[in-house]
Amino acid sequence: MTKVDKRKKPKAETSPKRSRLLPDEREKQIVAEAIRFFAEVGFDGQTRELAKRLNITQPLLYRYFPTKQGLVDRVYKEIYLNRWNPEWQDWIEDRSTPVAARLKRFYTEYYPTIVNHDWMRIFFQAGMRNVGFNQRYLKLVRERILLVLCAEVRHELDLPSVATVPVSPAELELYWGLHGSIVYDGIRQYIYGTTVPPEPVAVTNAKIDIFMAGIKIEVAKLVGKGQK
Amino acid sequence: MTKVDKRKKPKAETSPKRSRLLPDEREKQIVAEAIRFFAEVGFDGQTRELAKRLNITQPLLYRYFPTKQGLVDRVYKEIYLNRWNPEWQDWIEDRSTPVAARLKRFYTEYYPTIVNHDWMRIFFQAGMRNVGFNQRYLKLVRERILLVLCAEVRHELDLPSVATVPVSPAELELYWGLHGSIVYDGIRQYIYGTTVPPEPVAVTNAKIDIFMAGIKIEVAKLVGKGQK
DNA sequence: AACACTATTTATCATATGATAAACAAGAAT
DNA sequence: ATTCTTGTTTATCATATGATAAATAGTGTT
Repeated sequence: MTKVDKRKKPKAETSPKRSRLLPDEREKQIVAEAIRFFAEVGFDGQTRELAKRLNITQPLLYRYFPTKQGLVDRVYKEIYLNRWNPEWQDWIEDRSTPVAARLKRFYTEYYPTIVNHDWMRIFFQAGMRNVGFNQRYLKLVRERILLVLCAEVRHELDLPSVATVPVSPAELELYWGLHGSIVYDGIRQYIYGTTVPPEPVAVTNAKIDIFMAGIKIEVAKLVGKGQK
Repeated sequence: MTKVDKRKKPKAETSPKRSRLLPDEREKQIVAEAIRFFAEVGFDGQTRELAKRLNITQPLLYRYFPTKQGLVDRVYKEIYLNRWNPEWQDWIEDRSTPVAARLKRFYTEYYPTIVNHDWMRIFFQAGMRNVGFNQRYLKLVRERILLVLCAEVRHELDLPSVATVPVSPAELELYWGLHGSIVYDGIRQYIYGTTVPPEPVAVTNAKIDIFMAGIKIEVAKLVGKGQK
């Protein structure tokens, strides 16, 4: 048995291995791919498979993250931070235009922020585990968007202010209904795997119009038509 | 080292083991617990943990199901079949009452059917894997409920029939919006883990009222006010 | 009471998978 | 060119986990 030495010219062989990136760069690369990877296969995806996609070896991941959970946590953070625009609340409160127009402006930017493969699937992966991640995010939506919206609708309709007549859970639920009617699109697309709706902006705007037409009647019922 | 024999009276010990059920009964028991278990921890939950909850040993599962995947498939089936009431479509088509009333009747029964811990979580677990399960279910909702609803709304508003002016994707999306605004409740509760809305029936009915008030305007825009 | 049938358990295997230690090598400093 | 630093790989471990085979025991039959 002659042992042929196959490794005479490691440079000329088909091995573009050992890329040796700067730590910062490599770390970012790992996180970016981890988001896509875990979004696709779930957090039970294997570190070996992730490494393969990155063209690195599996132990290298542990040079950058102490444990797999550490990497997962980093993925959460990346999605959770970096993607909330603090101006959104200001847009809702901007009384220079009607509430409907403000909503359209908001959802035109918000929709693509969250209705996309990675965001949706990571968010639901998080929900299937019992992390407080989702609760924290929904709290943001409730306090910075929906409760603000309640107040603005009351104002626009000349109804009692939220200070006078506090927002009841039932009233708030109606606004969650609006929100749900819009983001449910993303769930259908990226969780259920159905085909995309055409013209998301136009459809979303129509949903907003439907909501605004109906909320006038319903919120008046809930709040009473007392003077402002 | 004295080896004390601890197993003199196996009967009198604390072992209520070996329950020996009839196969049918045991199988049902396994499926029922598997639904709860997989709903809670996901389909990556371990067979040993499931067995522990059932107070049986792990290999016994393999007497009743050939593989873990076989058990998972059974769980899908159990949720998918048994829980769709074929009468729902008839309810939507029942022209003896206004569309709004029909919708309220439908969602009063549909809501608790799907907005519960097991259904919601199993359905989303399925979505995170790439099974056609969800697509099949949504097809049911689209064809048996929403498209029927489109036709009924057209009729009630004296607009051109769906035969004359076909339902456009954009028009259908609005009905998905209604559906989403209602079932989003379940997602918030059981996937995101937020607190439940009070009075789900009243809130759902209000959402239906909002939708019906707004859809009149929007659907007329889309369809045109041509004669019936 | 002895036997047969089979539901259930015990013991075990093979592989998958997160994690670690040591060897290797690319680029900078001398 | 030699040495040093450290990013990267190779080799390996420990445990988890789906699955199987054989032993055990509950229940009905004769």
